Amino acid sequence: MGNNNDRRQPRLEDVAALAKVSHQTVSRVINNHPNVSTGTKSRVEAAIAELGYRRNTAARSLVTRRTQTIGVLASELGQYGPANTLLGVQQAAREAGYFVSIAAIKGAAAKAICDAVRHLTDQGADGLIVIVPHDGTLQVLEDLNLDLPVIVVGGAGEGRLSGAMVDQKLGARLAVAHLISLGHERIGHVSGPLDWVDGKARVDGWREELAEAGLSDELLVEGDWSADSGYRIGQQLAEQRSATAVFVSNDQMALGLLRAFGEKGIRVPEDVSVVGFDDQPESAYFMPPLTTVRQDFEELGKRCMDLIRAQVEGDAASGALVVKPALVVRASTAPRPRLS
Amino acid sequence: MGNNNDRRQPRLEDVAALAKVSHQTVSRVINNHPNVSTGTKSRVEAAIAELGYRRNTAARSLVTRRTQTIGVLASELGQYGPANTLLGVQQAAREAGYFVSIAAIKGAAAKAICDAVRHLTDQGADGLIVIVPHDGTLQVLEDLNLDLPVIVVGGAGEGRLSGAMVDQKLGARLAVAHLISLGHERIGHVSGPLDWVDGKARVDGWREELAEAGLSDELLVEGDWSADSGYRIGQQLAEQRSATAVFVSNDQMALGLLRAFGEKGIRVPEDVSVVGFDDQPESAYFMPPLTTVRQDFEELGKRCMDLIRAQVEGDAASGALVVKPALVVRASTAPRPRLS
DNA sequence: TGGACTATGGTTAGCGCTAACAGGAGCCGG
DNA sequence: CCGGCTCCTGTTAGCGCTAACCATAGTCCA
Repeated sequence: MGNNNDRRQPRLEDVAALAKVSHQTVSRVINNHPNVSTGTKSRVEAAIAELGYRRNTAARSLVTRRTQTIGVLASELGQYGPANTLLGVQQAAREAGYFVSIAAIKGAAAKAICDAVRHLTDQGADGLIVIVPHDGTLQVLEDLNLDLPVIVVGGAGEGRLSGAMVDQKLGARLAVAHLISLGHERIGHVSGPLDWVDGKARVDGWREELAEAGLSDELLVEGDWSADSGYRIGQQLAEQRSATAVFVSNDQMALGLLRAFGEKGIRVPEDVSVVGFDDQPESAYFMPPLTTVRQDFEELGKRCMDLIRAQVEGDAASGALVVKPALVVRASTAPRPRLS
Repeated sequence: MGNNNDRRQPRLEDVAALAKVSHQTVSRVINNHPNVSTGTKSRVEAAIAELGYRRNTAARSLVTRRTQTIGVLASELGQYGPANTLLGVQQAAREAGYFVSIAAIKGAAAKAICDAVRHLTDQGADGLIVIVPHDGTLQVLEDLNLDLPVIVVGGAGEGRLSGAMVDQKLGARLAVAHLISLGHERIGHVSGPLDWVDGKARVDGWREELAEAGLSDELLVEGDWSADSGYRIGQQLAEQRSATAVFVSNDQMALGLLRAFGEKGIRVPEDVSVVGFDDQPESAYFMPPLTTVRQDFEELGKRCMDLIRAQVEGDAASGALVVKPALVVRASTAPRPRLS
C-alpha cells in the first residue's frame, strides 16, 4: 500500500527518483551523452532495469521532430518481389532502431499514391520508400514536392528523388545472351506491361542484346504479369511457331506459357527454350524446371533502408543504387533444335 | 517579408489566429465535437484548408495515450497467405484512420517474437495482430502478459487473446469430401509441418472426413510447405502407388507433387487425383490446373482489423472469428480409376 | 591566488495537442 | 427579475521528453 506499483508506465521522473538524480541525467544516459560519470551511469541503468522503463516514443518525437519511422508505400504487396523487398527493408530498419509503417495500394492511380503518401506523412514518417513499379510514379512523387527523403524502388535516381533497383536491363541481357549462346536466332519476348518501369527495362535489355548479335527483335508480345496472360500468349505463340526461344518477363507468365505449350504438344526445351525472370521459389518445380534470372529483393530492401537512413541522418547525399541480378540455368533451355 | 510562410508546419495556434478563435475551438472542430456553431466551424475549416494544416500525431498521442497504430507481427511474409492477410489488415486500417506498423521475423523462436513485440509496443501500438502460424506462438504471447489487445491469426481464441482464422478443418473436409464423392477410397495426405497450427488443423479435417466415411487414414506424410518437399514426397508416393488420391496441404507442395508424378509417368488426374490448399493465383496454370481450397486472406485481414479496432475502442468484447474457405474444382481431380 | 576552463549534473522552457474547468450569452419558469 | 438551465467558447494545465542554459566543484596555468 502507498506505493505506486500500479502506475501505468514508469517515466524518466520515476527512474530519476530511484537513482537519486535529475530526470535530465537519466535522459543523458539513455541517449548516450558524454559527461556522465560512470558511477551515475550505472546507478541510472540499474534503476531503468529495475523499473522496466521504456522511453515514450510520442514524447520524444514531439520534441525531436523525428519519429524514427520509415514509411513504405507499396502496391502489389501480394507479389513476390514487393513482399520480399519489404521484408528486407523491415529487417534492416529494426536493426537500426527504426519503425516501418506501411501503406498498401492497388494499382498506381495518382490519387491513390497521394492519399497513401499523406497517410504516411501524417504519421510523421522521417523518410519514404516507394515500391510502386509503374511508370508515372516518379512524376507523381516529384510533383508532390515532399520535404523528406524519398527512395523510389525501380527509379533511376534522376531528379531530387533517390532510386534503388535491381539492374533489370542487365538481367534481360543475361537471359538473352544465354539463349544466343545456345544457338538460338529467333528469340521472342513476352514482356510485362510496358507502363511498368521493370517491364520496359527488360524489353530494352532484350533488344540491345539481340541488336549486338545482329538478331531480329520482331517477336514481342505484351503480357500483364499474370500466369493467365502467359497462357493465352503461349497459345498464340504455339500456333505461330515462329521462335525457337522465348524470354518471358516473369516466372508466372512463364508458367502459363509452359502450360500452353504443353497442351499444344510443344516440348520445352526440345522444341522451344523458355527463360523466366524473378526466380520465385516455385520456379525450380515447374515442368520443366525453369531457367530464370534471380533478383535479390531482400538485399535490395536492405540497401534501400541503409540509403534512406543515411539521408535522414544527414550522413550522405542522395544517389542511386543498383543490385545485380544473376542467371539461374535449369532445364527449360537447350540448344536450338536442328530442324526447324 | 515579415510573414512566416516558411514556418515548418502550421499548428493549431496558427489556424486559430487565422480563424479568430481559440486553438481549443479548432481542436473541437477537428475532433468533431458537438457544441461548435456552424458559422465558427466553417470559418475554422476554411482556415485549415488555407494553411494546409495537418494534426501532429506525436503531440496527440502524447496526451491521448493512443497512437492510432496497429502493430502487425508476421513471420513468413514472403508467402502468399501472410502477405495477403497483411494487405487486408492494412486496407481496413487505413480506412479506419489507423496506421500499420510491421515487424517481420524469420521462424518463430520465442526470443524473436519477444523482440518484435517489444519493438512494436515501444512504438506505442494500440493493438497487435500476430501472423505467426506456429504452434507455440500463442503460449509465448500469453506469457508476455501484454496489456493491450492482441489478435492471433490462426489462434482459436482460447485464453485472453482473441483469434481469427480461416476454418482450416472445414477446408480440409471439403477437399476430402470431394475426393470421396469421386469414388476414391485410398486418400493420402501430404501435410504441412505438424507444429504449425494450420498444418495440424488440416490433418484433423482430413482424418475426420475419412473416419466418417469409414476410410483409412494411414497414408500421411509430413512436408515443410515447400515445392521441394512436395517433389520429394511425390517421388516416394509414385513408387508406392498406394493411393488413388492425395490431399496436399498447400498449393506449392502440390506443384512439387505434380512434377514428381509427371516424371514418373503417373498421370494426374487419370491415375491419381490431387487437391491442394490456398488457391494461389498460379494454381490455375499448373499442369493440370489444380483443384484446391480457396482461402480469402484479405477478408481475414479486414476482419482482424475490425475486431481489434472494436477492442481498442472498447466497443466490444474479445472473441474468435472464423472465415469460411471454399473448394475450387479444376482439372487435377477425377473419378477413381477402375483398375488399380 | 585568481581567472579560466572542464566535467558533471540540475533547472527551466516548451514541443503541439487535448482534457478539464471557467465564463458568458441567451432563455425559461416561478 | 433572478436562479438555473443550455449552448458555445476561452483559459489553464500538463502529457513525457529533450535542448538550452545555469550552477557547482575541481583543475590547471599564469
